[in-house]
Amino acid sequence: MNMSQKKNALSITREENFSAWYQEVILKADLAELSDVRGCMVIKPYGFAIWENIKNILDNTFKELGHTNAYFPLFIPVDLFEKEAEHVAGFAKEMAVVTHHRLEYVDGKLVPSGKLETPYVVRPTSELIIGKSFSKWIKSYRDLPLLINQWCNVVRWEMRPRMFLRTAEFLWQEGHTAHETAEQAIEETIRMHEVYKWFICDVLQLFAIPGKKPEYDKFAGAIDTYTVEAMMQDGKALQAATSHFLGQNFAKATNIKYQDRDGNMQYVYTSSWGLSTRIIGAMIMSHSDDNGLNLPSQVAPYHAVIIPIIKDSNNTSSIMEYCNSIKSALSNKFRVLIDNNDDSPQNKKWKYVRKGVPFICEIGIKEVESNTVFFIKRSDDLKQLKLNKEEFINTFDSLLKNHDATLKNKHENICKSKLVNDITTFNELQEYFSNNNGFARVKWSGSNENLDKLNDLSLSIRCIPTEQTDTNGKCILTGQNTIQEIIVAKSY
RNA sequence: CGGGAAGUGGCUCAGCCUGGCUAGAGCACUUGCUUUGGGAGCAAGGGGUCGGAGGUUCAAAUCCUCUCUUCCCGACCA
Repeated sequence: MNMSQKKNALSITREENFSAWYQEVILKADLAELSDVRGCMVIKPYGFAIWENIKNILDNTFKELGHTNAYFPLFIPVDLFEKEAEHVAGFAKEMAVVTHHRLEYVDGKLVPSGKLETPYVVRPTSELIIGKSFSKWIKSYRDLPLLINQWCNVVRWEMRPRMFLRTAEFLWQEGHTAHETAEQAIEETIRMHEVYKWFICDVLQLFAIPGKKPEYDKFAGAIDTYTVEAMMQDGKALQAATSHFLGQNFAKATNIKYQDRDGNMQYVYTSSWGLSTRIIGAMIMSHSDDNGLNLPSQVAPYHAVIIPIIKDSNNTSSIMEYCNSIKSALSNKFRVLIDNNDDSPQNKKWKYVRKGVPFICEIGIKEVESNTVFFIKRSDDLKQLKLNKEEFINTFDSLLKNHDATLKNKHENICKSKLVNDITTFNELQEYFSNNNGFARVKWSGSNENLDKLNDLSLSIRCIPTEQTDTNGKCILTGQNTIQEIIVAKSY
C-alpha cells in the first residue's frame, strides 16, 4: 500500500463503524490492550499516564476540600453484604466470589481446596467494608464529619465488556463520608457532584448534563443519586460520575453510631461518590477523530512533542541544541518530549497524531536558521502553523488553552445538534430515535407507568437535569400535566 | 446470559467447502544500499504448526465433539 495515499491515520472512520473506530483509537494510541483474563484489559504506559493525570487533579481537589486517603480490603465477607438488602440485590448478579484459599495438585492439575467457611466477594464498591471501619472510628459528634477517599480497583462481572467503558476490573476512586445530619451529608453529596461536573466539563472539556437519577435507577441502597451524563459523538449517553446521598441506610447496616451533642446515640448520615477509568472511554468517544486520539491538555501525557528533522548530520548538534532550548524553556510548566528515536520523521508525526499530542513540532535546519517553530495543532484538523521561537514559548500557555477551547467547541457543536428540546409526545420521541441518537429533553410526571415503552426503544431516563426550565407540559409517557424535565437517550 | 459471526507470525487476512508437496500474502520488524521537510524505494533476512482439548483418518489448519476467547445484536450494566 502506498502510505502517502492514506487519508487518515486510522483505517476506520467514525462514520463507517463507530465501535470499531473506538477500538482502533485505543489500540493505535497504545492506551490499552486485551489481556488473557476475560473482560480485563492491560492499561499500557501511555494510557496509564492519562489516568495518573486524572488522579492527580482530582486527588488534589479532594484534599483541598478536606478529604484524606485511606485503603480498605479488596475482599468483603458475604454475610456483610447481606446486611443491606437493596444493595445486595443491585450487585448480586455481577459479583466475583472467592470460595477457596488454597490450591492442590490433583492428577497434575491445580484445583482449589481449603473451602472458606464464609466466602468473600471481591469488592464491587466498598460502602459496607468501609462502613465497618467507620463504625469503629466514630464515637462522638466530634469525630464528624469523616471525609475519606480511596483509590483502588473494583470488580463487576459484566456480561458484555468493552475497553475502558465496561471492564470486569476497573480503577476508580470512591469517596465515603459520614455526617451528623442529613443536610450536611446532602451538602457533601452535592459538593462532590459539583466537583465532578467541573472536572468533566471544564477540565476534560466534555459535553455533559448534571442531574439526578430517577427513583427507580438510583444506586442500590441510596436515597438520592446524582449523575453527570456525558454525550458521546454518536449521541449516546455515558454516566461519567456519580454521587450518592445514602441517608442512614448504610449506617444502620454497618452500625455507625455516634453520641450527639445532647448525649443521645444517633446513626450517622453518609455519602459516597466515584469516578472510574470509564472516563477515559468518555474522552475518547467525545474528542477523538478519524486520525485518532485527541486529549484535553490537563490530562495529556505530553503537551508537545518535538521531532528533530535531520537531513545532514553536520547539522545534528545545532538542531538538537535548538530543540533542547525549546524544551527547557517550556518544561517548568509543560510536559515536553523530544523524540530522538531512529525512525523517520513522518512515522513519528503520525504516531503522535494517533496519540493525540496537542502540539507536534517539527524542527529542522530551516527552523534553526529562521529562529522559528513549525508545528501542527492536533485539535484543529492537523493545521500547520509557524511561530517565532520566543513567541511560541511565551504563548504556549494560551496555545494550550486554545487547543482545549477547540476541542470543547467541536464536541459541543456535535452534541448540540443532537440535543432536542421540542419533543412533546411519545410518538415524536419514537420518530426521532428511529433515525437519530441524542439527548431528548422531555417532560415526565415521575410515575413509573409505561416505562416499558422507553425500554422497548432501548431508551432510558438518563437524568432529571439540575437546570429545569420550569414550564408546564405533558408527560411523555402518561400525558399528565407536569413541569419536570428529563433527559432521555440511549446509553453505553 | 440468549441469538449471530470469528479465532492462522506483532497487525490485517488468504488457504478450510472438495483432508495430502517444506502453511502463504501485505503491513510491521532486522540488515544493506539508495532516498530524505511531509506517512520513501530496492534487495536480503528473522519470526507462525494454524485458540485449547479430545476424536475420525495412513494423513488434519482443513472433517466431528467439547471448551476458551473476541466482535456484533439483545438482556443486564447502582
